[in-house]
Amino acid sequence: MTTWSIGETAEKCGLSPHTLRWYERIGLLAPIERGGDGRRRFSDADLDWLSLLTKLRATGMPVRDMQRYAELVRSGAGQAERIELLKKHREEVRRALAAQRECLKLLDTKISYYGSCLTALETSELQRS
Amino acid sequence: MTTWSIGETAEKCGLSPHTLRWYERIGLLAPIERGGDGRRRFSDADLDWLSLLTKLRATGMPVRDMQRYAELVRSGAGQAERIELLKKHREEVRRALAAQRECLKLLDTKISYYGSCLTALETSELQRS
DNA sequence: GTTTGCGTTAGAGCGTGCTCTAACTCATAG
DNA sequence: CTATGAGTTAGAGCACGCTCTAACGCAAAC
Repeated sequence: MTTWSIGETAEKCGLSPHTLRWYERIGLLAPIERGGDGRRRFSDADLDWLSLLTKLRATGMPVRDMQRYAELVRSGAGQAERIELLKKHREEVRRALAAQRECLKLLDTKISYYGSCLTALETSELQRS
Repeated sequence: MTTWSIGETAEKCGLSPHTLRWYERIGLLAPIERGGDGRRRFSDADLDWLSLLTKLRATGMPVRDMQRYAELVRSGAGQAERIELLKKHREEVRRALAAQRECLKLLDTKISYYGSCLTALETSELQRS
């Protein structure tokens, strides 16, 4: 069973070593196994968990909620509350998704509008020269 | 031509009066017209601009970039840079959109998984009683 | 005529999520 | 054998985006 140093883990999951230690301190990660020298050795399971955490963070789940979720998962209980947290976040993500789509439409409109202006400008410059 | 007080404007655009004043101070809004009593009177054009600002903010455009964009629009120049800012933000939004979609898929999976566990649990409890 | 309510200002303060510091420990390379 | 590089800790510091404070102005309602 392979394990990874904090530096390697940081590379793999896109967080800094500082952030990984902080995640452990605040309970987003269960205490990570240590090698004989006291250094962290991250397991595949830790990486899987980190992959979930980074997805939740990237979509704006508050750290507090992730802490609560992590606590529930570690305790092995609170299925109902876990589901509640996930559903609440799913709603947030859906809301954000809708906002992004709307903004994207607007951006496309604006960009193509500016595009046509620039084209017109360039055309008139071409005609002048 | 109707205008609105800061309170009414705040309601309409979902920002607080505090935030609206701050937006003006930092140049996201051009200096807002004042009534005879020195109070702000927001116009339709201000509301339209605010609607753009809130969309950009809601999708995570940094305030710094919005300031720059506002500055360019007010000066009437810098079309190329404006387009650049909008395109840059569009890329960010697309990136975020993809992340949200991926997370949504994961959430759906997890929620239906928990769902089936709870169902099983409830079923076994029903059988027990 | 004073209370209520909405507004004004400049600037201080705050919540979030990291990010960095200082002082230290090891292990390996030159 | 000492220099380099990666790691350890607890806690301080920082960037961002608001959010609130304090002291004041004015106008309509009671």
